[in-house]
Amino acid sequence: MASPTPPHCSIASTKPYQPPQPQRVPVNSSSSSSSRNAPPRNPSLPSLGPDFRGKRSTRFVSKMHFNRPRPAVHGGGGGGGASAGFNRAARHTSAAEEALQHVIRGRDDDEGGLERLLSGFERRLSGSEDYLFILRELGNRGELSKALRCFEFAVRRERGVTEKGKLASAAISVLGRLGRADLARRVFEAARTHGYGNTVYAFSALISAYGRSGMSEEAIAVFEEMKGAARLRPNLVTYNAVIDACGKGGVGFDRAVEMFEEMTRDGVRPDRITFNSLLAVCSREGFWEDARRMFDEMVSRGIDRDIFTYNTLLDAVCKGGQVDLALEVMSEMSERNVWPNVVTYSTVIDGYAKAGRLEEALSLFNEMKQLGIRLDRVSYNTLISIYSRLGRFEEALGVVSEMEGSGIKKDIVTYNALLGGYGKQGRYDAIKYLFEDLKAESITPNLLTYSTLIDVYAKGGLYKEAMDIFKEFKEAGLKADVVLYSALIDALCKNGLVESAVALLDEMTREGIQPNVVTYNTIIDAFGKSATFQFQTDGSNVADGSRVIDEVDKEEVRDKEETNQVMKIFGRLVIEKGQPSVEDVKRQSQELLSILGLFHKMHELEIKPNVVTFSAILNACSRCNSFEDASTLLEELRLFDNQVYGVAHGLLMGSREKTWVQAQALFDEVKRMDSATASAFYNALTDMLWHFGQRRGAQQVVLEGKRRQVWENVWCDSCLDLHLMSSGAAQAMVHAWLLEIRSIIFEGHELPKLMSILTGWGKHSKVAGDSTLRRSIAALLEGMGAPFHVAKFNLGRFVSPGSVVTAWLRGSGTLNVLILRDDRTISEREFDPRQDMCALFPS
DNA sequence: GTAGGGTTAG
Repeated sequence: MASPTPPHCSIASTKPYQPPQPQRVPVNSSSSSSSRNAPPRNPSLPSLGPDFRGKRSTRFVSKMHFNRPRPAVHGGGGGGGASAGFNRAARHTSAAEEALQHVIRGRDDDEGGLERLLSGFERRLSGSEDYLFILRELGNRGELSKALRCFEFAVRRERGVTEKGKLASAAISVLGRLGRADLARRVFEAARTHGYGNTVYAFSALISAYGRSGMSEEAIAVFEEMKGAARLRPNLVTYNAVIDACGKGGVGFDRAVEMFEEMTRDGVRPDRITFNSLLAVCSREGFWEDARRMFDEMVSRGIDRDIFTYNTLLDAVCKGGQVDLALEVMSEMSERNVWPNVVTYSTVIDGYAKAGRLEEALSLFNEMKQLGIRLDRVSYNTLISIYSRLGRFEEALGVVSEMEGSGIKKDIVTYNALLGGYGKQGRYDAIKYLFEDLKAESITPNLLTYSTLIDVYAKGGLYKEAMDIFKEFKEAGLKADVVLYSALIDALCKNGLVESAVALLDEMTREGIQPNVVTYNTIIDAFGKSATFQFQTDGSNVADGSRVIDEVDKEEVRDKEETNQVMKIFGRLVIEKGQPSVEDVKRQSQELLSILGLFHKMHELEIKPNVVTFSAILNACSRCNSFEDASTLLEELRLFDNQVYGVAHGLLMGSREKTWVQAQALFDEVKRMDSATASAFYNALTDMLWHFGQRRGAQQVVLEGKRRQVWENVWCDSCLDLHLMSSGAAQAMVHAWLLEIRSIIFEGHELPKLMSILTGWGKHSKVAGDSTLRRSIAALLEGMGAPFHVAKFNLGRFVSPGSVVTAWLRGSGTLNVLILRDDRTISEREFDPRQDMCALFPS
């Protein structure tokens, strides 16, 4: 039975389960007078649709820049000229700077030391400005406990309520910057109890503190409390803080816009920082077009754009995958005398790196160096990460030395980048060394370190190691997040334990950790892969395995239930590694039910699918044993996205002519993706068609992909490079290439001496060394009687002399072998895409 | 009260 067709049928339209979205751009929303220069409003702003426009990153508070020194507000150095008295710009005395130096040198654990020190300076220090200076500087240096003690000392000796209030706001702000919203709250409460905390400043500082910790709900609650119980009127800074908090906490664009509208109603005029924060919200959500409109709105309102504006806009543009546009923005800012700085460059460089354009990223580094912009901690780490990802470890380590030479010590980000790089290359020796080294340097591994290691070990099949790391992670008292769980789930999936993966998904949900689209995509993509492995419920015949089980049992007594679940599942994985399966078919139908349940959960939780979801569903179809199962999965695809469904279903049913217009529109959308994402989609679609006998259709898709440069440099007269293609895509491509070569011959040209077909040997495969592609191409060539054979010393290369290929292609039966046909073709007039396909295809 | 880096799916 066909379910009702949703009203919207284009890929850019709102998906069935999505609530209608309110207006997305705050401009023009309340009055028309302010919009005289505003760009014409586009009534069809891009929806928040899941598909190709939605952000691909799932991070909200991806980064918390705690402990980062704020830019100096007072000019010149802080060198306390002994006779200077007041530092005019800074409003603090030189005595304060002297005291600060002493406090910094003092030991952290010296009970009462700081208080004695400040007492000694007390007569020379001049009022709260000096204490504020010391407090803020301690904050800038990350001296949390000293800052707190300084605050307590100062607030005790201060008598004026206003002065005490200033100190409290500063302390709240400092604690917020250090990522301690909890302590900020305590200072805030104490200040209110003692009658000096009921100020707009204290409230604004606390809102900001929550914002920095990504706790936007708390920030909003404080904002409401301020207006309500505290009867205070938010000012510009308050509104800016709460808008910024909305963005940092990931409550989303709409909430930030609501705050903006409230601000306007309240008669508070937004300023540059308001817009900068709104831009940051766009950037985090990947709404680069909205960011651009916001930027234009600043222009029309006559609000200056500063380096923050440009850098945030650049970040939005890069996160939206428009790196080429980023370069335009960079030259525009220079024209307006806003000079790119180290943040500008690292933003754009990272954009290029994320788009896979690593060489261009590296050349931007050179440009930056030539401009005399010094690298800082972030840009060094970005550079190290790029070299690591490229596997260019010598250069990566060279940059590490350069960084240390310039006085910046390796931090956990440096190590994580290196661990990830070595991990991708399977360099477990280096990983082990690095992990010991970072501890020897007294650097504490964090959640990202553990996630990386677990992922690396699990992908490499080193389950014992993965388990040990997980144990250490639990012992460190860290809380798992969606990424770590997704890595664990992926490990299970990659080993065919889809049911266990689903169990772990439930487990994480019970733990209060929300799965995201990546988690779901992981499992969907694994559908049907379990055929290669099997559970062995009785592990007693595996000596090493029973030891692991014992360990797991001991854990059971003393550790939490959650840990146990994970350890149990992984314990089994250690034992069962690589047991071949017997009951594929039965398992698959069970799995199908699990996956269907998964789709329903996705709808329930309103998790937006993206293009990877679509590829995963298509890949799952390719692994279906029956056409019915595939059609069930495609039905789920239809509920997600009618356009993708329309194309996949149309081509599958053999309606090439009618479907092709729609397909072109779809491919235009896919073209906006980075090359890896785009090629994965083409690969998935082609594989599905190939698998179900639509070989001419598969070839049409593959040739379209080639035309659109989805796979770089696929073929020339002497060589066909298939190494980025899936098995179905590659096979369709072989046929197309040979036909092309054949026409060259029949035009009377001679072939090159040696003809090659490259498949690679599995280097690009997720499972190192897995050469499914090579095997399927070998079988294809043999099946069609093509004279290619495996090259000496290179397993991933098939070769044949040009003359031999010529002779074969001239053979009478060859053309017939080369031409592909579809199993199903439909008279285009009969074809109704909405009709249930099972009715059209009796199995 | 505002900007950039490290982890998960293909």
